[in-house]
Amino acid sequence: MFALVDCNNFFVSCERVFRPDLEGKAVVVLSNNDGCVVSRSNESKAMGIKMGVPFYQVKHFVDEGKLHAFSSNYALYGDLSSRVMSLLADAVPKIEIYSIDEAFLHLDGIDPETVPQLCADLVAKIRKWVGVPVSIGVAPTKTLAKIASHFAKKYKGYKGVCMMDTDAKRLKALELTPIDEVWGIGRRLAPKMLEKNVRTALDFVQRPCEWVASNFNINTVRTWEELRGRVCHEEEREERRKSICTSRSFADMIEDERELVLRVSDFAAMCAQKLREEGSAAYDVTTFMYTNRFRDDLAQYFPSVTIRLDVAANSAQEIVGAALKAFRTIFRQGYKYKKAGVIVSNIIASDAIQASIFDFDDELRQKHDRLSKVMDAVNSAAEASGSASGRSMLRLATQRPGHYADGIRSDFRSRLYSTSLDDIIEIH
DNA sequence: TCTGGGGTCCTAGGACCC
DNA sequence: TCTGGGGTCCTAGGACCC
Repeated sequence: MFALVDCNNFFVSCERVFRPDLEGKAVVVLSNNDGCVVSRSNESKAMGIKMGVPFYQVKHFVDEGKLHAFSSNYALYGDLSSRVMSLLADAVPKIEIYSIDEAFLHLDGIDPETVPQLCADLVAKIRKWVGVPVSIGVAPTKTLAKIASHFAKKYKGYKGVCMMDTDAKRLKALELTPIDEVWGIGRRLAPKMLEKNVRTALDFVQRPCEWVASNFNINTVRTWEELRGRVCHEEEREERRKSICTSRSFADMIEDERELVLRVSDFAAMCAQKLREEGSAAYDVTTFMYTNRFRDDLAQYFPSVTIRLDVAANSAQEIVGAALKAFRTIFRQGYKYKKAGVIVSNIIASDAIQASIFDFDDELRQKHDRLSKVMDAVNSAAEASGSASGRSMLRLATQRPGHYADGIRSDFRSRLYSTSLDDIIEIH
């Protein structure tokens, strides 16, 4: 059996931990630049506010005092997430962290009789110790556990825990689950299903396997198997990410080449830092830029180019150098850029870096590595001391002065309640 | 006026090889 | 005029997830 633990309305719930006065009120959390709604309390869902709507379309609710909006505060959410995950990890032999607000628990080796109490205890403990409400679904496969967790969240009677431990319960749940709510059936496949008269998960599992295979692909067949109780999604994902992307939309459009160089340098340096944090190095560095796709009246340009390094790298100097080299080949004057980013891919473990026989700069690379270690040590000490600019206190001269978040709109940002010493002291 | 950011996997088709 | 068969690897695009 698997359990899926899902934090309810996670970002909103994190904000409410420090603003208990907002319990029971309509609250939303916004994406970067205060662009879109990305988390909603039950009350704001009930008002008809949809996931992903542009904030300006619902801002009038805020002005009318009917809605409370927060800019996103990822330092806060990341910190509370790791607290939730550590409580889960203490409770069972094996967990798989699936996203910032979800984890699968492997329940093999745990007496099935004790599982309902174990889950109920976890719900209570996480609520009491971290302050966040969670729902838990238990079922024979991960796809079914997802469905069970929806029930746990939707119906108060479950008190946060839904056990799908008999075939009768499984079939009942499938009958009540619209096909578009199934994990693995997305916005493209759902209309295709409806076209073929498949409205619920039960309709779907009643079709023959051959029908699924000939109309859809292997992933959809796996979903079908999982809904019937056969495990297809068992193994954990690999530890090492296969690509790392750092990108941002700008509060205003940028035309100036020098200004874009500073942004791209920042993004590349952040990618390099993330690589070093997980002991990785990358061969490929991609730089991309977007003009504003919502502005039909402006010329559009979405270039992207990838540079392959001879030797996999993770130092800021090398990643930034490659990103800027890529940038120079695609930058064109005369466009108004709204977004840019850097992707590093073709990733290996940094202790497995192979020297190239054409590499005449080995000594230079070793210097870069030593300098990176010093920069990381200084920056992490600065961050630990609670400095807001800690992570970027030491940086390359091509990067922007100031804070990483400068130039990103966040008018409704909460405090760094749990991670910044300055904020903690001030709040107290 | 204002519209996010970060990932994974599969597949079809082309390049290339024998 | 005639023009095989089979394999691998890579990439871009499309689907999915949070």
